[in-house]
Amino acid sequence: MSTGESSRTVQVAVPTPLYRCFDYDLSAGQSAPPGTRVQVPFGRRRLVGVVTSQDAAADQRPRKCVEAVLDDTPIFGAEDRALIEWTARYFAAPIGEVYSLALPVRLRAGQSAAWSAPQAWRLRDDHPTPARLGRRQQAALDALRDGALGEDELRARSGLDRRGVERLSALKLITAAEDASPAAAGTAARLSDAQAAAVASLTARLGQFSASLVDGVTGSGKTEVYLAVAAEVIARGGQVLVLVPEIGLVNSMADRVRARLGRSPRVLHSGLSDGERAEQWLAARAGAADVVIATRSGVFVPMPRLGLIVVDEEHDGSYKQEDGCRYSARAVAVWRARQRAIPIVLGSATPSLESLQLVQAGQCERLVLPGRAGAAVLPSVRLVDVRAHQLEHGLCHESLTAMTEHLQAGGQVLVFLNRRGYAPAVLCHSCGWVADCHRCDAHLTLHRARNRLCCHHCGLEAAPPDRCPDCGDRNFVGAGAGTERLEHALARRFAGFPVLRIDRDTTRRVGELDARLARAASGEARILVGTQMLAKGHNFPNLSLVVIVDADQGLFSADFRAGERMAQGIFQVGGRAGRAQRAGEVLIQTHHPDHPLLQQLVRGDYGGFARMALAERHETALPPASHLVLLRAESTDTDRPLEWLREAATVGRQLFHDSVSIWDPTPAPMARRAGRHRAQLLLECARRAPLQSGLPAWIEALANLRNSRKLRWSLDVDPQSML
DNA sequence: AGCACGCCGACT
DNA sequence: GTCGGCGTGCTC
Ligand SMILES: [Zn+2]
Ligand SMILES: [Zn+2]
Repeated sequence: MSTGESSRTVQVAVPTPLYRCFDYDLSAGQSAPPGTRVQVPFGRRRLVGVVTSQDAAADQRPRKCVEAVLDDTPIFGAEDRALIEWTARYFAAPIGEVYSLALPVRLRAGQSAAWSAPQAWRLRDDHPTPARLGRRQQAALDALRDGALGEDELRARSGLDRRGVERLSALKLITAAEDASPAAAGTAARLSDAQAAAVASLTARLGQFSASLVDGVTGSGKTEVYLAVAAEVIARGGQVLVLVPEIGLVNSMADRVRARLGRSPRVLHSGLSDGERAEQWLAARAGAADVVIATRSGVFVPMPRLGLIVVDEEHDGSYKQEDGCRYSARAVAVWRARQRAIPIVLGSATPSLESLQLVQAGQCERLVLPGRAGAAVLPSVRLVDVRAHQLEHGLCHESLTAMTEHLQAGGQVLVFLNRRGYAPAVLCHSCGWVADCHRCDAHLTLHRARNRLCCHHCGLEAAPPDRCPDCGDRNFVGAGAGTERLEHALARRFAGFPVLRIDRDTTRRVGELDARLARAASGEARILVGTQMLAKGHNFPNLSLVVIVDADQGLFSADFRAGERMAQGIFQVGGRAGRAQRAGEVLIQTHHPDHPLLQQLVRGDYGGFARMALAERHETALPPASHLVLLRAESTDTDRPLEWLREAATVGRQLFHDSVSIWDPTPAPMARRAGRHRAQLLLECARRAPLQSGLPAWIEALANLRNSRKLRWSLDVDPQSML
């Protein structure tokens, strides 16, 4: 420990939920420029932190010393640090936690960042005729037929792991090579006029900041546009970062990149092992990857030659992290592009209202790709009024009739319902008792195949009761329908037409989602039943009818974005109907056929819906016409969250500028969840600056409020879900 | 968040 | 007597 002024003092961001950095002294011989990982004593612990700056300490207080410098050269460059620090400020997150977020687990723990280019392998000239090879081993040998490949490329193409490659070497089938052969030439698809125009427009703007919205349905060729521009960026020596909203889309995007550019991209997602993730991250940072495909947290990966960012399915809510550090990878990506002065391409068939607002304001260029069926235009849409109609396991007669027609004509039918399980409630037919979760304000969902009652909000599972706890009868009925029930009912009703269910329950096992999607895409399955999952980025060429089982969920939600999300879901899933020879049809079952949102959907173009929704947001002063910050609080104590939020509101009214309106605290739409009572407080302002500038002081005041340690609280800047 | 310290009730 | 409940304070 030392005291006094020193030019050898560094400021370190440590992985704790604290908003400031801490000063440490460097010992003689130590060098730790900003961006370097250091091991430091912190209280009674020792932590790995990142040096953020090197100013001489202003105060005289005693300081501890850096115990070890973990990097020879800073692991984060100046641009990376600026991005991380902007994220911490914008989303009001503790600086050390954002640094942690930006690092793969292994490197967070202090593992060496040394990285060397992967070993290259080639076929042995004298390789023996192999006795028996596995499918992957054979794929590896085939991949090497055209020349030497780096181990990363070999593994990506064959599916072998490190030990698999070693075995091929031990079998004397392959041997180390000096260098990988140059990338094979990729195959460029012939571009439509609209695609070529989009590519030309984007290519013309390389090397400076611009935001573009590529607007086109699945199958309209958005990906070819991204990849054509990416090829140009790479040809000029740049790197490309492609963000996708979920793991399930990484592989198909990687396949497209390989086919188009002749080289496998690096990938970053939570499905990788810790070691693999660090390897991919370090390769990207070394500039060894031309293309990186990543999910959310990949937006922070250092890329020294970054020349283009693509955010695919930019409207997708998965880009917002909903726990811990609540940041939006889409927002971070836009800022990163601006900072680096490179183009960012946002792709979607159903753009977020935020993006459309940017287009209207002239800050984002819109490039429309008309698909074969027109850009984001639904085929014939019909509202099915289910009021006063008998529902057969959730489907009414009109829908079933339409299904029969399409199936008999050889079409494929998709039945969309955003509700897993057999029945969303189980009740006693004798006395009306309902099986509720004792930890949440929610009914338990019946999962019939497993014979369990499950709470979808807290994970509670229970065996169905033998007798009604109130009246003792054994007269239970499942109320309402989930995907499991639809699957059963449809398999019965349409015997001879294979039914395939795709939801989280049927795709738990690894590879099961891909296997089911393949059966769906091939047309082998004639009736598809599924949730959200089915709506994300997959193409089903034989689809001719889409049935939306329950459109009412999105109409009267406490979340003002529910309607937007529902419309996006319907356009995403409905837009897939009828791309084949057959004319497509979309049926929407509802109790509210006169609702303006549904009336707008019937007209069949997303643009019309979006204009209406945007106008509504302006009238109600909600995003993107205004900016929000949501303060949530939860506690096992019933009243504490609301009481605490009232104090928070009082403090806020003193702290924030008058233009910030601070609403009254309210219980969350689901007031109790996992045994905790939840409440929230909303701040709204037409301009972002007054909101943003008051946050640091407010956070400090909140932490010092009495009772702050007796409940959990968190701040959500630009909340995506209000529930 | 961790991880201490400190002060009170209830156990071998 | 001390074991442990959690309220409070601090981390360079
Ligand atoms: Zn529950
Ligand atoms: Zn009963």
